[in-house]
Amino acid sequence: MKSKTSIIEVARLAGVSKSTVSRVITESGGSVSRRAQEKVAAAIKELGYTRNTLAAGLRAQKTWMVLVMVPDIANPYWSEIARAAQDRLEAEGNSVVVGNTDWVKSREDRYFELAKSGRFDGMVINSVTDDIEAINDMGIPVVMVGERAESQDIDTVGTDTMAATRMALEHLWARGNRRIAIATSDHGGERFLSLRRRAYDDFMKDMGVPADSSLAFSVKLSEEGGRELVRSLLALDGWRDRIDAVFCGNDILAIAAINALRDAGIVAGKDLSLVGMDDIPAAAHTFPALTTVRKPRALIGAAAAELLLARIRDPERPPERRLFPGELMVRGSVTERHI
Amino acid sequence: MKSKTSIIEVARLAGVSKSTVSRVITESGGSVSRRAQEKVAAAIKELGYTRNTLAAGLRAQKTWMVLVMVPDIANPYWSEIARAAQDRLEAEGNSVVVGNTDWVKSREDRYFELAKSGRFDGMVINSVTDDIEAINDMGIPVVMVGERAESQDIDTVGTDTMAATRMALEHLWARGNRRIAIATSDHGGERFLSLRRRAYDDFMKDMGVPADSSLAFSVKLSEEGGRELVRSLLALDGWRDRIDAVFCGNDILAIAAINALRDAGIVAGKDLSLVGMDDIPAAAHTFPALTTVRKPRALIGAAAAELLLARIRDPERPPERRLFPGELMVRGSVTERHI
DNA sequence: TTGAAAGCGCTAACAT
DNA sequence: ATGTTAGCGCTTTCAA
Repeated sequence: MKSKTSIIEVARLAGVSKSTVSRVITESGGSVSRRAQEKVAAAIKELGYTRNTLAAGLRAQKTWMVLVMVPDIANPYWSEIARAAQDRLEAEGNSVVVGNTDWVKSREDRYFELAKSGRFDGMVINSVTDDIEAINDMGIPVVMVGERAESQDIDTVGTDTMAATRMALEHLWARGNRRIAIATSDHGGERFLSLRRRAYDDFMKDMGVPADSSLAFSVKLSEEGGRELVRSLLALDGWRDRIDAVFCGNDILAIAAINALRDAGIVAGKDLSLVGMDDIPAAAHTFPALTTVRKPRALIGAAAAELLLARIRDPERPPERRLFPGELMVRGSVTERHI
Repeated sequence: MKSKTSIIEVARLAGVSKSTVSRVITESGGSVSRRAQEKVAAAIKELGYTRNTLAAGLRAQKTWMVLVMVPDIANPYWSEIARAAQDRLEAEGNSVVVGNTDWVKSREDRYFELAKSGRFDGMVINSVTDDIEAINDMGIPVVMVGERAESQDIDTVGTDTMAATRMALEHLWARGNRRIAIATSDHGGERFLSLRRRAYDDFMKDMGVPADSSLAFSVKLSEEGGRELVRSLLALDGWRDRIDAVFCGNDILAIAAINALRDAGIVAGKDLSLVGMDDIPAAAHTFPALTTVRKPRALIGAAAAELLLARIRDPERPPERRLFPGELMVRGSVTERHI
């Protein structure tokens, strides 16, 4: 089944030494006579030879392979980032493969081991653990996708979550929504909710709205969280007078809320304004379609690739940090209120 | 940056030969004295040594790495298959990475090259080209995910599309829908529409409904296709009397149709029944939620892994073909008609 | 321009 | 139980 043709058989058939063959198949190949070149090319073709880049890399300490490690490959957010990074990286001659950790540390460790044992020239990662030491320990160029404040010694790219949140809140406000609630998580899986919450607090203060912590719902950023939000909302005394809009920490939450509200006879975009965050594909297909803030996945992926390439080129360059603004996607879930 | 500790420095520090070190770091390691074992372990720890599995593989002709190559990583259908395969494969000690071709041949070729140059022990793939020769040429175990009739010499796993289609049609029929149309593509990107169409024709015949080709809409399996379907439908003379349900080739199409219908004042699940195929995430979030046939992605991924493992174990085993039935997801887009 | 030889880091057959 | 010696397939001095 396996063909196993090696440089040496090519050499034999071409009637040259393996060094010569090596020279012709290498980019930087030393000088080879035209004649030898041709003979080798012919032999390669006849034998259907393919260079074992692994063995080549063993010597050259190179793999021409880059790993993009994401926590959830089934989430379009991550897969699109991966794809964008891939474009850029491949253009530079690397092959890219993606690793999926499913948020579990042991899987992340597995990929880290692969890296340590020299399988990749670099990685673009979103780490489950954010164990900076483990990351540096791999000894290869790494770019992080996310928004950790801590990792100042590692190249980072991400969305400016606070700005994105503010963007959503401003939209709500501009449409006349004044009694704005927030639903987000403040612990667990999602690391940056505190940023969302902070942006919310800042915004309300800037608008001169007195703080009202009963308008800050703490729920999981999941479908269940969306249903829970609606339950809590309905249970709130006189909520109709106190809330006319809610900023949801992400789209999953927001979409589940839209549906739960409908079940309760409340229609989003009419009785209550809702905005989400992320712009997942389903956001465009709900009814009403969800107004949300899109994270610039393509930009993020491309920038990550860019930084990685730069670091591979020069391991000593100072770490860089690139945050991109979100993009408001205006759809149908925000009410226009005339005040 | 890179630590570059090799077996030889470990040996030196431990005061043993490198073979001994090799023995302790290998699974199948030969016999090593307790004392040597300890000394080596200590040295490894002190040096922070990590085994270069690449070099190890060079000798063992093994990489312990498997590639899952999919055409669109951002499509949950593929990413979930990949993830399911990953579970099974990792349990067997392999690392899995996923390759994304984005339906472009040159990317597929790139992965094929990697495979040829010995980077993976096997692959689970959905090929863009289905170039059987190129696939065999890689000389490593491959399992195809899809439903090609041709590739009988390669292990294959997929969904039984005809059975799945029939399942949807039977559901429509059972709910009293008698005038059933079909919207699917009959050329281009999607290869198996003919199976859907064939299943449709068979079913109608079995039910004793005379064939009516004007009820077979040929559109792309895309959002645009969904809008086009609705345009064609509305343009059809007296369509309300001739059609009470439409089977859509996939969910994207069906969801776009639901929305286009609503724009025309027609509500799916009431005025017209609609079923989709695939069960993409958005299908559960539309209004009405889409009744559709779910492809058993987890089963497919796991089965693919299983077959691959089996073939790696025994390259000579006869090729196997596993097709799984779909699962009907009853939601709100099919009308109950009393007849 | 070309070949011989020495590795890259590791494993495995063969001695001891 | 352990060391010695050959490689795995390729690149890269070093001579010629």
